[in-house]
Amino acid sequence: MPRTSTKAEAPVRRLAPDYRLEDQVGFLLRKAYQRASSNLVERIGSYDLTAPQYATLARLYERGALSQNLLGRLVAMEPANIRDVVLRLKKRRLVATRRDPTDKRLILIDLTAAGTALVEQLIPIETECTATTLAPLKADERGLLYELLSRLAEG
Amino acid sequence: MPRTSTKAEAPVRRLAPDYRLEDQVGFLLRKAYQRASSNLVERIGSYDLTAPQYATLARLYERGALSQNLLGRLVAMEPANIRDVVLRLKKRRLVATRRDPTDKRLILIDLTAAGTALVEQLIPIETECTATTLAPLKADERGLLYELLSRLAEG
DNA sequence: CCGATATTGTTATGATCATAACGATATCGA
DNA sequence: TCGATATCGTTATGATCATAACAATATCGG
Repeated sequence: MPRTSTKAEAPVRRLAPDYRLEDQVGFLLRKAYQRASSNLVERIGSYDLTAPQYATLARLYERGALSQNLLGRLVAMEPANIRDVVLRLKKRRLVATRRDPTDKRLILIDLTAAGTALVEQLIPIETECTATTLAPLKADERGLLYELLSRLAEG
Repeated sequence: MPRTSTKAEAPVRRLAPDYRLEDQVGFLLRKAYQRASSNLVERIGSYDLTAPQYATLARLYERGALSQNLLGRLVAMEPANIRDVVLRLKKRRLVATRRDPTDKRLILIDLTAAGTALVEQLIPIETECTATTLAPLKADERGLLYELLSRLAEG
């Protein structure tokens, strides 16, 4: 008997023959996010903004000045990551930073006039982009998706 | 009239006063994926595997040897990205590569015996992890979420 | 046959992402 | 008051991610 198969490999006995990657929510969520992010970049990419950068600007627009740390939590970014994003936005003069006078640990971030104007220009585009992403869903399904995703995100 | 406000800032007139970041699917999807990914790393992180790395191994387990490019498409990764993942897995001897004899452009990737054994060890853990991620949802809501996410991902 | 076209893998660049370790500052409780 | 504890921002490391440009190989049409 030859040590290596000649014509056909011996059939491999698999312990999990019916496992499917598609059954894992994480994989589906990753693909869906890729699609949403891609849709956004297609439309606002010409402004040289990424999805996380837009989220950061939008959050500042909603809430006004925030400490860097709180801002990070409100856009779901770790301290190390929000720092880099803020640095890039600051370099482009879309946000400005100042020290909190009462708590010397904090750095307060706020939109500049240019940043505010840009957000107001982008909001309708982003809303349109969300509609594009949701296009495969019927109206009643969209609200349901929000409900389900919100609960998943909270945990 | 002073050029700078003294006591209170003049109320800023916002063009989109009721805009909410939470209404954008992309943002919700990103947060939900963060949660799912975090759940996975909590459980398989001790194996020094990330979610994309696990997905790559799992896909190879499902389909057998694949070209690097096709493998990338099947796990939703760009050619440049799947390359790096394969390199890391190869360095750990979880996958092996060989050239396709008929098409000299292709690199065929396959699980090693160690890689196969690892996947079979991880599959039940991953399945359990998916259950954890889906815990906030009732049974009938889970199937619905899959349906909606699949349609979103396809576009 | 053979040149235009397409596909595969690589390289480079820049932007997330998560984690751990660290100094500086605040806060809380004994 | 003062020391333990917590929070904030920084630094470093390593792993995704997307995009563009490129060489090598296949494929297709005339």
